[in-house]
Amino acid sequence: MSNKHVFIEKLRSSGLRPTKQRIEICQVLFERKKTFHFTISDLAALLERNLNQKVSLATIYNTVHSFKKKGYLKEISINSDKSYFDTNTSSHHHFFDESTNELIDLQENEIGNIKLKKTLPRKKIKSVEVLVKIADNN
Amino acid sequence: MSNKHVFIEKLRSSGLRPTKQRIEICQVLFERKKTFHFTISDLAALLERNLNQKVSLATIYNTVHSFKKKGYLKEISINSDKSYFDTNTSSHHHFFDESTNELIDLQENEIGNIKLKKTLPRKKIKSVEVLVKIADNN
DNA sequence: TTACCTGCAAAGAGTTTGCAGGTAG
DNA sequence: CTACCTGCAAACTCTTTGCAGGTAA
Repeated sequence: MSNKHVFIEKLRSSGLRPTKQRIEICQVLFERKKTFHFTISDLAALLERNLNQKVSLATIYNTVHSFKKKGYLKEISINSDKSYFDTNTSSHHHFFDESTNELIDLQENEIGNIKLKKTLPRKKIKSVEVLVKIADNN
Repeated sequence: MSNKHVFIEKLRSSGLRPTKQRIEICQVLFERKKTFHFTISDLAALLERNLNQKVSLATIYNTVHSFKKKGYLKEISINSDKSYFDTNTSSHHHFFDESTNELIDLQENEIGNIKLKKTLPRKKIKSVEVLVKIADNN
């Protein structure tokens, strides 16, 4: 039923001890069909609901940063209120709904090819990402 | 020598009283040939240098937010450490140089038109912003 | 046993707010 | 005079850090 052993292996092979908290965080983040966008407080709330017990914020921050460093998560720049993370670590685009503060993936085929007509000498392009801000129509 | 009267008129016509602090902020921000990217602390430092005297942070935040609301400034999403503002309020995109932490304007004609093939019901598009992350080639 | 991990609380950074005194109109 | 503005300090939010006790190997 659960992929617990998969996550334990994943953690171990990354040099991270498979603690109860980290395994639970893996399950919340990665046991999903669709990619998942979240803030630290979203994750904290989900963990508390799943475990009926709090995981310390320090541990959540620590684990999320480890996962980001290992390439399992990606941080997204939306605004400066708080950090958003994405379980889809590939280069892709987003809608950000300012009415609900929700992030929505934009698939590669849902946006026309982006043609850059300017380059800078001795610089390489790391990523090209589009952020479409939307809001309620009224 | 100075455009002070222009700024006084600009402030007045926006319903903002032309106080000493606001006029100075206008001069620091808008008396420039090129567009200017800055954080609140950048602006505070410039004001202190120009006036040999501090302008209160509350006043700076208040004024920058008023200017943003009036459409004289634009806020840019780069990272969640702090807010970046831009005196170029036209629709344009950015390079962000990860090696130097520098922001560089990308004019409308330097990037191909962006075709969105997805819309969301009852939502309107507020902005479409491209961020091209670059870094040194080595 | 040893190195690493967790949880708590305190500390930090950036930003916002409340309010008393000051200023533009 | 009145409404608005400024400066200060306190408060707030998100994030990081220090450290004592706990756990994996």
